[in-house]
Amino acid sequence: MSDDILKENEESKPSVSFIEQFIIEDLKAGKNSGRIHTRFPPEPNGYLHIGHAKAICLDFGMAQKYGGKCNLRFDDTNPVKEEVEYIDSIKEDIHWLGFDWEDREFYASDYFGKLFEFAIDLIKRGLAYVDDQPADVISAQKGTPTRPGTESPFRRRPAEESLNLFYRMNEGEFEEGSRVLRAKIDMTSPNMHMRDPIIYRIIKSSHHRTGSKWNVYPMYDFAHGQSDYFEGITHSLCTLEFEVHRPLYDWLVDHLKTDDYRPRQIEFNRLNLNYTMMSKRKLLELVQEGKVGGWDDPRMPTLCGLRRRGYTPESIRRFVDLIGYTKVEAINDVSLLEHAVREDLNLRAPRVFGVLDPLKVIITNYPHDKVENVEILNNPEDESMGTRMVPFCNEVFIERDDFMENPPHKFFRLAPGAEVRLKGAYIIKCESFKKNEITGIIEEVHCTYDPATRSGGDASGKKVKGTLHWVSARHAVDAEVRLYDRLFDHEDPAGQKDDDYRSFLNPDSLKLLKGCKLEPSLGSAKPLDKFQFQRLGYFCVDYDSKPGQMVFNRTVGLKDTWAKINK
RNA sequence: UGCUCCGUGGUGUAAUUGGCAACACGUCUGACUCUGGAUCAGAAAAGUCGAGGUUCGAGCCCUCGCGGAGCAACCA
Repeated sequence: MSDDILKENEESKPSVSFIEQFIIEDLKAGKNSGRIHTRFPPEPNGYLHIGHAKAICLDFGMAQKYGGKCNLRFDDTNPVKEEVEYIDSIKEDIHWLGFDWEDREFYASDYFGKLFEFAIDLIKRGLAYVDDQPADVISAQKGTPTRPGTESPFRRRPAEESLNLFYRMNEGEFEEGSRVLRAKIDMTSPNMHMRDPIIYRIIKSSHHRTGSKWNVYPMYDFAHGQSDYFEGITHSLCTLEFEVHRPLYDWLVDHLKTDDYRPRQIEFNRLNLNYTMMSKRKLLELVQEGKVGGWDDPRMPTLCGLRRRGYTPESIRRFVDLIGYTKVEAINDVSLLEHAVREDLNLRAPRVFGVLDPLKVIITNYPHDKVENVEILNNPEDESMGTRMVPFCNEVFIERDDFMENPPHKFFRLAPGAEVRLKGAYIIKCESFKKNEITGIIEEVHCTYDPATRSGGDASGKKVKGTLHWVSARHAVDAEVRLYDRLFDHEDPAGQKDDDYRSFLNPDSLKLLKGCKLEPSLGSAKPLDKFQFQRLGYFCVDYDSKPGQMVFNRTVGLKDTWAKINK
């Protein structure tokens, strides 16, 4: 750790999070030889969601910023809940977010041997004992947060006896639940976690990495701090709910360590988003019950879901950066997340024409057999993205709600007698329209165009208020478009009584649109390609898309002041 | 009636560690615009949960309240 990095970072940013301040202080004080080493420790029991992104950005981000390293460590101490399926997805999502653990992919299960030895050592030192009581008795003896616990009758069992039993537990001699290993700390501690916590339990299921080698498995508390210690972690960053575990973390590390080095646990606030549910268990239920299409359903807060929705890693990192790290239990506004994607995509997404709800416009004075290619800027924010040619002819589709038979005040779009510009082409005037007498649906709009108003060479001096996007009817590519809205219509779907989050599922969270008309250049777009459909929003190609059967997802709409005026 | 943590515009965060409460999102104006987008300019919005105390001076330190969260899994 060089002073340069410290100095440089101090000057570059006006304020840093309290965690970063701790890190800077530790580095300055030369703690742990002045190095920083973090870890990201997911349990492989589900897919990563945006809450994990917050942790990932901190763990990898701090290491990166201060010249340190960050390990990936799978916290796989409970074989009954964990599956290999999740490991690959977790790795993919971290890489996608833009971070890399290099060759430091570790597993808590790598340390089962060392952990077992440490447990034996504690037993020998009289700091751990085997308890033969069933779970409910142990639980009752723990007391409550307001009443101290009472000691187990097995607490004073000779170390030799505990040792013998612990070995036999691991050999598979005893049933699950019949015995546990407990640390001998303090049954009257005001901190429940210090009341002789269980550190090992018997589990006979096969483990995804160690198979049937072990019959006893360490609890989270008995694995985490020690794993940090084994890996040389200096800053062990985790969420607020582990705050009360810290004394136990420290107790275990203190009894394990043989030198000056020690990892430090620091807690920060978890990411909460309104209208969103972050619980892995409940997200799994949504998947299993078919309430969503899968873990990567574009309405899910999972990283794979957001990716499929069209979110960029940059936008997620930016969002995480905007919300910061504190100790306040904050509920963040989804609109900030949406702002972050818009901000990113605005600079990078090519503009294209797509008509979601087509209405045919016939330009009666335009030659029937003529086709012109008009040149259109791909991105006014970035001229280096160039231009493209878009075919124009006498029949085009416009958006159905861009025409009104009886327009209200301040409607700048097409209406009988009104003039608008077809972006990149000509100004047209609505002369008449065809309406189905029975259904009342407008079937066609008949317009005339003014040849003198061609974009780029308009010498007519005409000014119109409205500019519409359009697609040539003879060249359009057909597509399905999926419009997404928030999955829940309650601000805090998971925070209500019982598990009735299901009743807050938004029935309109997915709108399937078929027969949408897109400009021909979109026919060759690949999954995850991102575009701005001009005047509508940002869209990306879905995995379900095939040549000839394009499928697009709406990532997020554009800000729409007109919609707001009319709400 | 235990322990731990947290209370700053609607939301999320700042405040050079005791010195004029700032920024972003959102909201609302106006300008510009061949996207009712973007951009630009501006406005409204908290006097920092409350009451005391220390101090020339408190969002920051102290005391007592009030409110919220976490902790009683052989989960992580």
